[in-house]
Amino acid sequence: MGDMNKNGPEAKLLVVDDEPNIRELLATSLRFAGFEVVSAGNGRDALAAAELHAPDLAVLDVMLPDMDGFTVTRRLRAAGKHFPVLFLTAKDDTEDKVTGLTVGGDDYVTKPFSLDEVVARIRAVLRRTQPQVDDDAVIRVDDLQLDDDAHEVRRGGTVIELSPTEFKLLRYLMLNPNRVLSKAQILDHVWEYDFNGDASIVESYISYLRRKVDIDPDAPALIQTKRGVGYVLRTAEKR
Amino acid sequence: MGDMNKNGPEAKLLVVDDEPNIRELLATSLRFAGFEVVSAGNGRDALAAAELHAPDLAVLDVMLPDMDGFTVTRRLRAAGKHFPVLFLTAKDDTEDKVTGLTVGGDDYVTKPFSLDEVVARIRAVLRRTQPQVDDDAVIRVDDLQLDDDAHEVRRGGTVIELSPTEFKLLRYLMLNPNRVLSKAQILDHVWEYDFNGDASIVESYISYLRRKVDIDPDAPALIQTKRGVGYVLRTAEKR
DNA sequence: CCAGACTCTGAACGTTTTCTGAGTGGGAGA
DNA sequence: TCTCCCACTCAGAAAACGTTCAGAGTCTGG
Repeated sequence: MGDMNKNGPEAKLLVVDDEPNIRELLATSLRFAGFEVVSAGNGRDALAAAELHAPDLAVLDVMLPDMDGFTVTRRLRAAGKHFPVLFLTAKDDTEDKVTGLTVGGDDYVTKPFSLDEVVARIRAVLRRTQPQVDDDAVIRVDDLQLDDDAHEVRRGGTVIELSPTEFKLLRYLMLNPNRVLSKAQILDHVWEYDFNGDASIVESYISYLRRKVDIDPDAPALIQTKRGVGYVLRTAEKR
Repeated sequence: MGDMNKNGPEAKLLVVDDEPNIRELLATSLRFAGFEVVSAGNGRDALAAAELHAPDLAVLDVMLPDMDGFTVTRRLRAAGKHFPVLFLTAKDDTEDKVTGLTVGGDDYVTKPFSLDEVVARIRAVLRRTQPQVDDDAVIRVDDLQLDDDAHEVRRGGTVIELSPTEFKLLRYLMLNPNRVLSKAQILDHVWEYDFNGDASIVESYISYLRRKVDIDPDAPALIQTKRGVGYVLRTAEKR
């Protein structure tokens, strides 16, 4: 969830990962985010799928059974395919391998990732490489605004400093104003997919966020608790 | 329950649960709610039924004799079936297993559930994934309005704070305006199916609701008692 | 290598909610 | 009118829930 589906698909993506769980998780999630998705489980199939479907972007695991992601990319380029690539890398992959990735509009995220982060990165790359679509990477809710490119949050002019997790949490809330989000939903979207702790961590981070976002005790609180259900970001003007 | 049947069935559902009691309870209840229902008792049959009937949504117990719900889902996706899933999980299934259940428009409810909750969740998921039908998740009766997404109730503009059970009770009443509902009916729809207390609890909650909803002593009461029969939500324009 | 920031867990605390039992009130039939 | 029964309300116990804090462990930048 997060964003509503537009009329047509936003863009066509090629998802390549050899672990079926991750592949399906990504495919399902990205489809729901409004993308058209085709997927492959190895480098060979990925090349064939790229030829067949002409995607706008590929989400590509660097660790594949037959050839690594860099080889796949090189062959794609050699075949005249110049769509951008979002690499999936393991966290312990030496950094120098990763540094060369962000040239040419490509980007990467480390496994395990959070689903909303992948969607955000994909949109960011597409925004850079296909600047015709004029969504400006700024989400606004009342006097709150979150700039994805600058990674900056403001409440009525003044900047609010947030930790990475706080930022992602607020981002998810702002993408779904006036809709109650359960702790499970928040966990699934904001936290990394392999997190297997308690959903109560969401309570902690809501608490941290409120301390930074809802400071003024007189103003109506933006972040509200729906006891037994979840949390909502409530706009002032509602219907 | 709830709504009157339209001309055709609202959507086609696949119900999968190995306990025959629960399966039949769900199937009967959902049929009455206007859905077309097919059911299966294990993962294998579920996959076959999905192939044969092409449902719009599946209600899927995560604990099945042959394979768990996640495996079923993954195989469905691999087979190109991308309809949303509403998972049924046991509450004591240490909830960390919940990871990934709410992505892609999917959702879950914990056993034991209340029947109206399941119907509400199904409608919510269908609304999110099939946005062509533009019912906007708001139920209106006179100047009362109940917003399912925001989980918020208003009486003529002002917000009314309700506890979860109060909310579900009012919701059930609003789905059946001008129809007398017996305490047994209310209990069956609003409370969890394993509740084995007295029906007099309905009286208590009606009392709580009135205190919040029918405050104005001059205005005609919305919630009315039919002595010996049950309760009605009575609209102003009606008889 | 150190200091600070960040993430996550567990526990304490206060609050809300759920449910039950008992007393009170009022409607309807005899 | 009287009586019986149903419904209403209140009060209280137990459980569930959410908030916050302190602390342990980890990561990161200087």
